[in-house]
Amino acid sequence: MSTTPSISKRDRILDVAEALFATHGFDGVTMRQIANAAEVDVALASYHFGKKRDVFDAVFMRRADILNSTRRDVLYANQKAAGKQQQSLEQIIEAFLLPLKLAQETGDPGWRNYLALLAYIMASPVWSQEMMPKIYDKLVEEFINALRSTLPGASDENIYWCYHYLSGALTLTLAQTGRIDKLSKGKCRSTDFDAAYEHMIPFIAAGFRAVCSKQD
Amino acid sequence: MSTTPSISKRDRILDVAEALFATHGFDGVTMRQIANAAEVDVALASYHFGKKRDVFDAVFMRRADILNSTRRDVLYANQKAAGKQQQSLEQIIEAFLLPLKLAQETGDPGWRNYLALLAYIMASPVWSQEMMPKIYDKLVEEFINALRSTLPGASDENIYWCYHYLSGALTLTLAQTGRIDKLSKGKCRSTDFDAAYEHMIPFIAAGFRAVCSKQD
DNA sequence: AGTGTAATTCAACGCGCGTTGAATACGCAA
DNA sequence: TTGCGTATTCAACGCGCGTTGAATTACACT
Repeated sequence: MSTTPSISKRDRILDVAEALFATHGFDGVTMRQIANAAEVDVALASYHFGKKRDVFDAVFMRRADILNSTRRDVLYANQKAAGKQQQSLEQIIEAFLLPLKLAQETGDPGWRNYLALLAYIMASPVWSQEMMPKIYDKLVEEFINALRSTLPGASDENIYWCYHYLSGALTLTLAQTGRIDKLSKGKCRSTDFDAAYEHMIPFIAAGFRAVCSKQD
Repeated sequence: MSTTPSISKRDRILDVAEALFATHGFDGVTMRQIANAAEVDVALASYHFGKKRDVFDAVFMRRADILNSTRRDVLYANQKAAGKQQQSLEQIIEAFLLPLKLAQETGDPGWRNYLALLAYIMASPVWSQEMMPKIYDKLVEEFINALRSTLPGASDENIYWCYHYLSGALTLTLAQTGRIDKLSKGKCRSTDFDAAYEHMIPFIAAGFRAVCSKQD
């Protein structure tokens, strides 16, 4: 006997759509590809979700709340733990990088696919403007506020540019393009979120301090 | 009388394809959209370039050599100018960020589109692996070597991860998604490559130093 | 003016796309 | 067993896609 699938066809559609959209983008995937990969008739995805675009939205939304509220919980837990004194810059960055930990620890390949999809959305002008405000923008503002508190005197312009670089570094990491594997001849691996996390915290923290403590 | 276009239909196809591919990706653009935007019959793109994929490749290659050799020239000019002493970390990063300057100074909107296309390619697992090694990988290795020289004792693992964050920050900048505009309520603008360049150099340099001077 | 070549358009092909309405299988309560 | 609502498949539609070969135009050169 093999491992029971026990997962509904509906969920299988979401899973394979997640993986396919992450790799090939919205327009690079057809309903028939999704159906074939899920071993399901092509009409079933429409039955459950509606239009192709609705499948994409369903995939996007499925894990958005989990990721968001987990990030928020960690941010505020750190804030509370710090008490009267300021939360450290490193702690804020750690909370922001939490998706890396999340995907690593669950071991669920679905999370890796979802994060790659997020990277696809983040890097695209069209999708970024369309999807991110729905869910993720509010939390970003809370992160910015935390950064403002821990970097007193820093201008908003400096903080937002630094946040932008953080966001870019994270995005390329989530995309798992395999490029660093090839360039480094295997010394670093795109899928090694632990290493990405560990190196990223001191890198980004130092960048913030260098830019945000400048006087001019 | 208006400004003479003087630009061939062939070049107009490349220009609009550049803009469309950068915004919507390879699969998000049809030959007919390209033809319409270029005010040209749909068969003309095939006549000049062949398949749709060949149009994409032609767009990619058109500016690749210019960008690459300019970057290389600046890198080695700095190296020569430094003479016996090491080139500074900041100088190496400046050379790497040169596309930002290039696009800013020419004022040619084509360059901005090309860089956005590069961002699209960089962030996609499929396209990144397929296109980047053709042209850009060799120069990256030269940059890594320069970084090795200026960061003696740093492990390759640390250097490649730092390069990866640099690459990510640059990629998201080139993508010009407009997201930072909205988040910062207009205090920062995606299209302001000058500001992106100025903030990025100290940010990335500090990150490199923090990670690559660690002992462990 | 005439000719040859390159550039461009015209017309059409076959295919795969997203979507839909009707038909069928399934699970379960009565 | 029957009935019923949900899940799933079947069959098909019209459309837009990439591509192509033939027809037409533009143009350089004699």
